[in-house]
Amino acid sequence: MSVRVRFAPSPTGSPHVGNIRTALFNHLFAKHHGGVHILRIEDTDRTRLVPGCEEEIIESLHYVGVEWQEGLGKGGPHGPYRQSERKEAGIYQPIIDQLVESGAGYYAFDTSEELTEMREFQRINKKPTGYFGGSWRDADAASVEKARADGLPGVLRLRIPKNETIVIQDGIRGRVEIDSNTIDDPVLIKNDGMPTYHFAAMVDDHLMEITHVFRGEEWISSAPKHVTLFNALGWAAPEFVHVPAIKGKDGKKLSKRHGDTACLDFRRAGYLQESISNFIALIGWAPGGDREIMTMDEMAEAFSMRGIQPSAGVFDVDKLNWMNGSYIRAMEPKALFQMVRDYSGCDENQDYWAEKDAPTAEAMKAFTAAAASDPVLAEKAIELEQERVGTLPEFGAACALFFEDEPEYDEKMLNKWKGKEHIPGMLGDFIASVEAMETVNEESLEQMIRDWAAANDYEKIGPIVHPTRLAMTGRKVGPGLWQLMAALGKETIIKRLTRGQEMLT
RNA sequence: GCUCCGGUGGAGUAGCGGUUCAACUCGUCACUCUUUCACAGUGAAGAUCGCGGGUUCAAAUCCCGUCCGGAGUACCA
Repeated sequence: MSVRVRFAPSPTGSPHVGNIRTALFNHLFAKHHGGVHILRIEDTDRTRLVPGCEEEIIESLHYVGVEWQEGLGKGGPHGPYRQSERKEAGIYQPIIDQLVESGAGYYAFDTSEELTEMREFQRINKKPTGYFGGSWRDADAASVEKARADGLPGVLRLRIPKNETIVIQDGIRGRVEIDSNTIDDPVLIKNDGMPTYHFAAMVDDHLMEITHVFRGEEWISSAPKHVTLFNALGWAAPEFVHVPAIKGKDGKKLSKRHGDTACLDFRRAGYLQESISNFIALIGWAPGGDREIMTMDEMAEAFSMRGIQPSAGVFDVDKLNWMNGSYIRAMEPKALFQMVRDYSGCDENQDYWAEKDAPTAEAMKAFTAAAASDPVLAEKAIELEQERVGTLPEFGAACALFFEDEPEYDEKMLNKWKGKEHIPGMLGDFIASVEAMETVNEESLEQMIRDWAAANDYEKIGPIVHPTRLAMTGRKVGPGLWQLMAALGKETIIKRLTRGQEMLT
């Protein structure tokens, strides 16, 4: 049988990395087996619905490179793919009838007050909380009829068998056994007629012929309910694959407190698609072997359930930064330039940084302007900074030295070199040499500086290079001096060196 | 409280009865390269595999207990 998997988010907010990682696993698994990946929307809870959320889901999926062949936006033979629409289409009704008829499901008419009271009682008596029968599981037909006739708002519950061992087959953990007496009777259909997850997700998985269900570890506790449902309906259950949670560095479940968690925030923060998907896939999954930097195709090739770790993984931003940097370094300078330009010029990204770190936002704007007025220099700047940058927004500040009219001098460096005797003359000599040069390039510049060093008996080149860099950029670190000067060009060299003479005297 | 799932150097993972089983990546530190930072390269420190019992000729690997962590315990998903 060919593999069919699904990603089925609820439109209750922008998807976070945990959701997206599940989507990624689905995609990788489907691709590995040449199967089909379906996108379905589980919007049965109308009270929690967030408008515009579906777009964010799709955008997030695109960002990390997850593809699907059937479902939302694609159509397919098992539509509609929104559960609210499926309910409207009457898809669930025959199954509800079947459940009631067979006695596998039963109606319960407890009020919410009665239910909280029941739980309160259970709690006080140190009993497991839940609906283990209540007053309706074994109610006689007459009273159920009466309640229905009276128009009482009732729910449909699933009858979990007593004194049985429920076995669930988990793709990662293997066989898990649960005493059925510890499982309460879940609500299948709410009193507003909408199905719950327990009902709709299982029914849809069956109808859509899903073979493997990748879902968060938090579902493992309710898996027995799900296999009971499948059994009651006489259906074969798909294989459940409960993927481990993602924790923050403090070991707590990843949440807003840990910084960015929404998938799209990482795009705004300047992480490349390749590194985000590579990194996220590696939380809780190991491809085997020593490889870590992998393309989507390579990951799909290597993907298997066996490589998924049963324990929760930690989202380590340091490692993400490293990985992102290594993807940046692997890029063609031209493509990188285009990417940085698009990134820096995007309002959404600028707004993101304006709120988080204003100087970064400013630097992005400055770079955008500079790239527009002098794209050749800007591209050169990107190329020279490529080696030392971890994320896209960092290019703004890193490249600023190429465009500033009068760079601000690093105070420490200024104190260190200001007043040193050789500097004004040296800078003067450089100015004269550059003015006399026909072609100003890396070689001629390096030659000039080395010649000067030799002529003035300097063995080490540091006392020459450092103050010159300071004059050229105002900074103590940066790209190689001659590459830098060559990129800046004759006119700027002379201007900055002249200013350097004043500043350093 | 009850149920379930986990626990390998600071972080992510490999190994899942015995042949480097204690390895790989990030991080840290040192050195090399070099005009600086970074990159790259080399090397170092760091885990007796949560703890205690068993099973076995042999356990990180199997079993039991215990501790710690996480998840669930909704007419939310």
